Amino acid sequence: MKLTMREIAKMAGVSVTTVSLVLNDKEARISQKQRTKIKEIARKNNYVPNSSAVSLAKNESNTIGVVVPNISNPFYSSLIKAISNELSKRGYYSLIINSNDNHENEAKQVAKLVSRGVDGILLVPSNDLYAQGTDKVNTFLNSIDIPFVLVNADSDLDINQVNLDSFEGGYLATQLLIDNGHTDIAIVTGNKGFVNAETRLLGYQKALADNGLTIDPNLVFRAPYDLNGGYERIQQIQQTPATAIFFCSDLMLYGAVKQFNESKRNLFDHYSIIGYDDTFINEIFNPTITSVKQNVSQLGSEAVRVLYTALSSKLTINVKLDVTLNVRDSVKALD
Amino acid sequence: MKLTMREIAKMAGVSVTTVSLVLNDKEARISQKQRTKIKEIARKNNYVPNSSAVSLAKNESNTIGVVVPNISNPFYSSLIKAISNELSKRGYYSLIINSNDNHENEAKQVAKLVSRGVDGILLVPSNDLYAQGTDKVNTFLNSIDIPFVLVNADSDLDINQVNLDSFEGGYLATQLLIDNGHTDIAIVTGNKGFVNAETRLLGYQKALADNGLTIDPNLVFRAPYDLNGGYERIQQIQQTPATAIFFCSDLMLYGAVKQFNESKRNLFDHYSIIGYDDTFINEIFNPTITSVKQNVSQLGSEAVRVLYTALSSKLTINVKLDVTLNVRDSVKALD
DNA sequence: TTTCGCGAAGTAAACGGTTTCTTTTTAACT
DNA sequence: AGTTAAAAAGAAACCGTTTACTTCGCGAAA
Repeated sequence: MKLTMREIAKMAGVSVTTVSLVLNDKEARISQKQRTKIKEIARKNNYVPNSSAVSLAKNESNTIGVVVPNISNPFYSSLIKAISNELSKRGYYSLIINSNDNHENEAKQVAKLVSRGVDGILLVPSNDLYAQGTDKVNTFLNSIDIPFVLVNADSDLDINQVNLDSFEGGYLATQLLIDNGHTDIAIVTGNKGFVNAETRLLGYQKALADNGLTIDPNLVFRAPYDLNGGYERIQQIQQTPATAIFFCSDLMLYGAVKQFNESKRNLFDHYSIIGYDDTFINEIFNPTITSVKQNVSQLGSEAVRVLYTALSSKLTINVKLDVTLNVRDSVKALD
Repeated sequence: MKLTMREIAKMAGVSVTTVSLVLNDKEARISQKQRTKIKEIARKNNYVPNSSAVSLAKNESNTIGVVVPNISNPFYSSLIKAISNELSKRGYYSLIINSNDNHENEAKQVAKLVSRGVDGILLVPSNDLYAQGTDKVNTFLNSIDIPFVLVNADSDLDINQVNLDSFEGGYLATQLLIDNGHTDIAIVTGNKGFVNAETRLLGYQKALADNGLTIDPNLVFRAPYDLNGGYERIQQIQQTPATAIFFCSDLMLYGAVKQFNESKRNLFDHYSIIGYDDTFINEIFNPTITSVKQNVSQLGSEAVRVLYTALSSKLTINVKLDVTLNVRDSVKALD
């Protein structure tokens, strides 16, 4: 059924070298006559190279490992889509791995990928890892001894990374709220140490400070970036004088919406709301929800680009991508 | 850096055969003394086998290709999560491929996976393919000459497949609407030929018939399974006497919600609504949305199980999984 | 003492390509 | 016609494992 180069060589009456050279379109020698003849034979028998053999011989696998915390989270799944499309465009396969936001698992999977012989890794680290502190993060990152790029999680290390500007995201969101007259602005950011949680908070604080507003620690809430996180925090926020809430994840925001719905109230009647991630669902709500828009597909393709150059060069690249606000109707001027 | 079996053999003063046998825990021969010695050396230098070489020698890759129409669609991303977790549990890697719901691309990707030497394929086919008719579907499916299982798309062919009971889904949804007193029930199913579109429609028709209701072709609408599909159809549905709408995809439903929101109306005030897929977002809406719930993670793990047995056996398995209704508040009794 | 059997280990041929090096062929120039 | 360089093609080593087959050595049976 499946035929090899040797067989093609036999059919064409040439050596395997010749076949290899032709089929790989190598510049070198080989008359046009042989070229077309061999290609024709290969095409007719629809020859496909055995990629294990190619990998073994060339010592590269044309495969990139992609590790994410949770494939089914809309943010990550969009990112994966962008990454795998870009990778495939460049002739690479993607081995996608779900860490389930658990570092132990994440570490094990990375090790397996390395042993598996992937050419490089795109790592979107778990919050679980980051919550364990910088030291832990650094030792882990330093232990990866093949080309990799850290995606969507700032690191002080001199490594390849591509991030979205979370500080700017926090700043823009807060500024919009302030521009609409709000002064008591609650923020629900990620848990202590969570990826991007501190940076977004910093942006929020800077915006307040720049506008001469006081930073009230009682308005700062933390939760996991998920439905339940928002569901629980919104109950505490109601004890505060906040008139606007900045959720650092749309998912948390939805959780808050749910909590209000359950008691027959409408979250948007009580608060000006801004979310983060610009999930497509935001335009379905009434009112439509304003959210910090991250260019996820750019994040994915940049990550691939950086990894690609890292594969052949030694210098490290650090990219930070701009973030914008998708202004819709959930923020209202305070009267 | 990376050491090979040969080097381990040299260190231990034995042949590579011995090392291979020991490291693979083969029953055969080899004294306990050598066993522990070799294992110790391997562990100390943390030896990892070169998987290309293993693949080449054993003619298997421990890798499964997974082809889906759109990674970022919530239904597919949940499915992928289930699949890749299950696969990883069984020691397989998953090569996930996005066909972008385009058959030409899908076919190319499948061919690449085969040439890549994956052990098997989990194929969630594109609507694009199914829309091209049964003949096209069959020739394509028949052309795949490695073990594979067709996921979430019925086929008459005698091949491995695992599906969700779409007929039952259509039936249950319609019956609920009927039980609530509705007689003019619109359905928005997938475009002609789309995966599962006909079967869900059949379920709908059977439920109407079983209840002695007439089947009004003017209440049957078709659209792609996406936001825009619903957005457009809802405008036509308003010309009909329908009091209830069965959307065969939550995404279409959201599109309809959006259309109503834009004209400051609430879809749920005008219609009893039921969706399909039970997307997590449904419980965030007000009212919460009733939807046909498919056990996606079961679908994924069953698919893997079937493929796994297909890898070592010749008989084909055809699994059909039950579907349930997640009844919430979007269906109201007609008074 | 020779032979047989068996456990323990080694040899070497795959697996299907890539690539370096060497050899043959062709054609161009005295 | 003879020389030579370039063009075309082949031989063989190599990538790191697996595995069928062979060999070795030693104790038990004859």
